[in-house]
Amino acid sequence: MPRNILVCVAWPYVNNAPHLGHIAGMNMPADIFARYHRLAGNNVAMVSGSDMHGTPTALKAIDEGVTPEEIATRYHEIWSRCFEQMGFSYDCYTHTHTAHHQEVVHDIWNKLDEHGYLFEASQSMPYSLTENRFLSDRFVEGTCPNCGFDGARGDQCDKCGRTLDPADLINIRSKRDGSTPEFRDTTHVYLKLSAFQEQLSEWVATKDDWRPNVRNNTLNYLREGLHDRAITRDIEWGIPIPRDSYEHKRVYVWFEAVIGYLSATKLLAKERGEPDLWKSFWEDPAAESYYFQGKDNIPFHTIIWPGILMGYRGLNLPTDVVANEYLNLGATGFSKSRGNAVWLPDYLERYDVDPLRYYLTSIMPETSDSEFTWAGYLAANNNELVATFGNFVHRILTITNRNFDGVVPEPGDLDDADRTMLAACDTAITDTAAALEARHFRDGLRAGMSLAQQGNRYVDQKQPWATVKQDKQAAATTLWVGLNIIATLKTVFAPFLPSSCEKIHGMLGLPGTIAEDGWSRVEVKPGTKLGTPEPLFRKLDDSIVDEENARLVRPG
RNA sequence: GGCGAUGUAGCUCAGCGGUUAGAGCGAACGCUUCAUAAGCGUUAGGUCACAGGUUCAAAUCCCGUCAUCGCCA
Repeated sequence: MPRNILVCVAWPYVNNAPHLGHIAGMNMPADIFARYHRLAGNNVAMVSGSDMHGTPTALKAIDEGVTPEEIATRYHEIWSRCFEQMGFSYDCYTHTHTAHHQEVVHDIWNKLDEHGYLFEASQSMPYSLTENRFLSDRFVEGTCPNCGFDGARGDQCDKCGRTLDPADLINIRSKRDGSTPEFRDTTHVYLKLSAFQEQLSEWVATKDDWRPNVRNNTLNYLREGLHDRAITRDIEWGIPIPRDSYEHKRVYVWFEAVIGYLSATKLLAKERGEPDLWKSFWEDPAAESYYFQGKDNIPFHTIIWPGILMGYRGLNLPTDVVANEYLNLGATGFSKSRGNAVWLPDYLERYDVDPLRYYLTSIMPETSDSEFTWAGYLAANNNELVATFGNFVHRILTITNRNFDGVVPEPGDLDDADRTMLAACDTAITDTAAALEARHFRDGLRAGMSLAQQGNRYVDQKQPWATVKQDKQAAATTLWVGLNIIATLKTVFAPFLPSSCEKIHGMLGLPGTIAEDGWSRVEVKPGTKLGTPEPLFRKLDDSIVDEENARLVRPG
């Protein structure tokens, strides 16, 4: 019985280009997970989109003299293109500045209102007289009343760590232009998050398979008691509010961005011409949903979004919130303040996709922050992908091609070594599946590489290149087993290295597509004509490490 | 300031109460030559962040300290 698996990927905030840190922790694991489940025969909807709204984009637009929509659209297109090139298999990748999304947000808003979870309250906020806008905490600074530091922000002083309110600042001024704001009252709509305290606590208590940081962070929030949160902002860029006298305010980005998971699923249903499709992911109690994102937005997915869903009623809560730590840019010359990073569009211009997918997965920050280094990338490509995996495939195919006219040979009787090897193939299929089901992506990848190593050992021991001269049948058996190892590798690596595995599929002369084979060990049939063997991965020169590091040191 | 996660071989990590602490990569040495000078084997390398404690027994549990990252205030 196929399962319904909703794969939700955090919505990137599009006011800059994507870099490797963005995709390592969420897009990669989500895509591997989605691809695995599709192969396993489950119904998958992998959804996300660009988060278009919010203050940073609005301000950047003012500074560049264009509309916020232009900025957001420009970056949305860049992100979309990169995701496509990376092979991220979204069923729907949309953005938040659409009539459809707005409709879904308003539906949620109205239901929450009906159910009594919204209320109004007013607060006093700094208002810029030069820009005619309210300034959020982060956009005012002044002298800290506690330590006298002059660069204290509206929410806290970086010098002494004291928490502040904008009203506490001495000589408060706009961070934008230095002008002095005045305090004005402003009314906002709040979400009564505190109402869900008990319900959320009970729900989280059942989630004993969540990663420790996700679970503990969430429990900590609940222990401290939930606060009601303002879900509107004084800003013109965003989703309009379905309420009178809120013409100059918009829905708070975080409130509406998480709703994107639902609106994107509904959009997918619409696009596929199956209007009720979304229900099988959101209303079927047996459906599962997995949310992939970085550690910084755990509470939005374990508290706020579930709270919204509880208030709306009738929609599934997250099965798991898979939060990864951060991927940092390693040692050589990295300077965060100068904005140096490995930008995805740059990478894609110069190198292949699968080696990056491989390396990022192998260092995925599952339990702690990890570091991307070009030396590590080079080593992973040359020593693991090329030498162990790619070369195994190539050597078997080449020997077969040369001695058996590129046709899968007929095996003779299998001996213990042959049977052990085939059993190892079955184990690799189940091990990888178990790792991915448990959302242990590095483990899953290792299971695949371990099979390639076993294959190399097996072939070394059997020496088909020698036996073919005296005992052609023995060589035939070995190569048949070898080709079956390749067929298995093609499956277990498919979620990680989709385009390489598609190539292998062709080189093995297998019918149909990888998708049709599913998550099972496909046996190669004697007599099948093989495709032309070609190297799967290209070896990179050591010099790229210095070249790339030099790029990082250069500012901008 | 509070909370959480992380700290184990040169690197990336596994182990999370019980024999001499493991894997992959890297290194050294040897074997091999079908293959993208690829493969295989052997060896070296660790006071398990630091300091206490509980236990017959701790990398593993408890307490404290330090470091890194994140969140909250």
